[in-house]
Amino acid sequence: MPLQSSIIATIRRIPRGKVSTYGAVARASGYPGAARQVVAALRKSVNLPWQRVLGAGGAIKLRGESGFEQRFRLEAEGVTFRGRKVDMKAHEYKFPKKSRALKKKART
DNA sequence: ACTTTGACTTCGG
DNA sequence: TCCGAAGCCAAAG
Repeated sequence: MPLQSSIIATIRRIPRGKVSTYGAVARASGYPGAARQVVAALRKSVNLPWQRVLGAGGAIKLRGESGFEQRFRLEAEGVTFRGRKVDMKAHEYKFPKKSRALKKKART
């Protein structure tokens, strides 16, 4: 699965009222350290719950109007903030780690 | 093939 | 808590 597609699929799994971070999404997609590619995917794709993806520690990394909009949208979903950051303790979404149940034998 | 570009992250001071 | 430097990775130009 192409990196960008995996990332997008991962982001779509974040439930309403929950949030995650760039780094976490990258890891959950199988590409630790690819936080910046998460950004690239978010920018190119449309119709994603982009407001649920934050920076490390729950910080909004968007500047200007976009930042306000993101915060507004999150609050509308019931997400609470601690100062400038999202209250991760209460809203961070943990992706299921390794669901290995369906391992099918790949043939070359 | 090389350089630039990001809504990043982590570590020190 | 804030700031800068260094590390990180893939897509675009």
